[in-house]
Amino acid sequence: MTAVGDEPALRLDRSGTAHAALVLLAFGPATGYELKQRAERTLRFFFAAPAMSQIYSELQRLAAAGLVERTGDGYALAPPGREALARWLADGDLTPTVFKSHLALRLIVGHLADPARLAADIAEERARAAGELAAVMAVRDSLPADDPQLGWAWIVGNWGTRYYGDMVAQLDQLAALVQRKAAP
Amino acid sequence: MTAVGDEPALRLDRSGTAHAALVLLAFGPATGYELKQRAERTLRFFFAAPAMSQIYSELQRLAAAGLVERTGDGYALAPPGREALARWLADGDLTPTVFKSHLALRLIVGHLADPARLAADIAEERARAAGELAAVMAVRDSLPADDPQLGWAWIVGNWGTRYYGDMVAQLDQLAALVQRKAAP
DNA sequence: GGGTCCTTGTTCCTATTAGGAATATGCGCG
DNA sequence: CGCGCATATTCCTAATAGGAACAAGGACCC
Repeated sequence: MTAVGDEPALRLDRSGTAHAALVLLAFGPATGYELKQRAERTLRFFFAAPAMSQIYSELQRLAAAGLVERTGDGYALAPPGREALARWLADGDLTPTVFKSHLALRLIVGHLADPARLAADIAEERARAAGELAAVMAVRDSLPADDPQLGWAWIVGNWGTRYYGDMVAQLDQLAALVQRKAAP
Repeated sequence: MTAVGDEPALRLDRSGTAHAALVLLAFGPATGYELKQRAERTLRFFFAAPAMSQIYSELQRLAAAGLVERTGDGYALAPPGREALARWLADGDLTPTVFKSHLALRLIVGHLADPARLAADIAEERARAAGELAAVMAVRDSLPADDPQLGWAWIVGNWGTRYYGDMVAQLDQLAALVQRKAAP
């Protein structure tokens, strides 16, 4: 990438993808592809899945920085990576949550839109949320709640179950309000 | 930007910032700065505010494409922009919502973290959510619920109030579970 | 026994986005 | 006058999204 000695310090601190990769590798070594699958199954509910391609370049960056190491066919967390992860957990700023709803963007200018179309948009979003709810619930229920390690994943899955459940309820309420507004 | 005749077709379809700018301009002309303020006051709850600088370059791109026009000191939606907005509302795909929680990322590897620090992270997130709740509720309550135009903004504000309210409740539940896990 | 499709696995490219530093300008206030 | 603050904009760099392209190997179907 760059010559040894002038790497740009690897701004690990502000790279969501780097943290996501380290977290995923904390569950064991994997190839880039497997990592992507892992993210797709679990992380995507809480942390918009990094683009497939990004994983690979991120792994290379992390490998160049010595945080991960190649193991035969894949990558594994190296001791400095484990430390970096621990440091991030202990000292790192908590980056604010990002929520970005294109549905909300549309609703704000609802007066410019066809009410039926808005209803369909809400229905689409509700279907998506319901799908995520089912998926995250299945993940949670496949996890051992009392396991010292995976128990944490269970807790997150439980949060996700509630988050997407609440989201479905919110969208139902939204649909009702919009219907009332559109056809009084 | 590029010579007339070979602009890259302005991928309006997949630029969140462009849509956000058009939506904000739908409420009246503004300078880039005012637009940023507008976003900061209202849009940021549902649509992670585009970086300040982006607004300006986005406005220039939109102006180059003829969707907005300069008016004295600021910008206003031009007729083609109004049409583009209407087309987006009528035909555009609904881009999926993105939710990205660094807190969840940390919790997943909770076994590597200090329980007290995790509790503090949850508290920080709760405080943020509570702040957003108060802010979005204030915005909602400042809006006329029955206005044909601003009523839509009220609906979105109402959704936001419920969303952040639910989020606070979720984080409280999360805190309880984490406490139970950390100190059984 | 070859053809085609699916999965695994990776690389590469471009446009978009985040985030902040730097640069002005005008206005109030002690 | 000089200091700080809000307004207003530009510019730069790194990070991210999102695919297209490439390639190897196995499954299945005729």
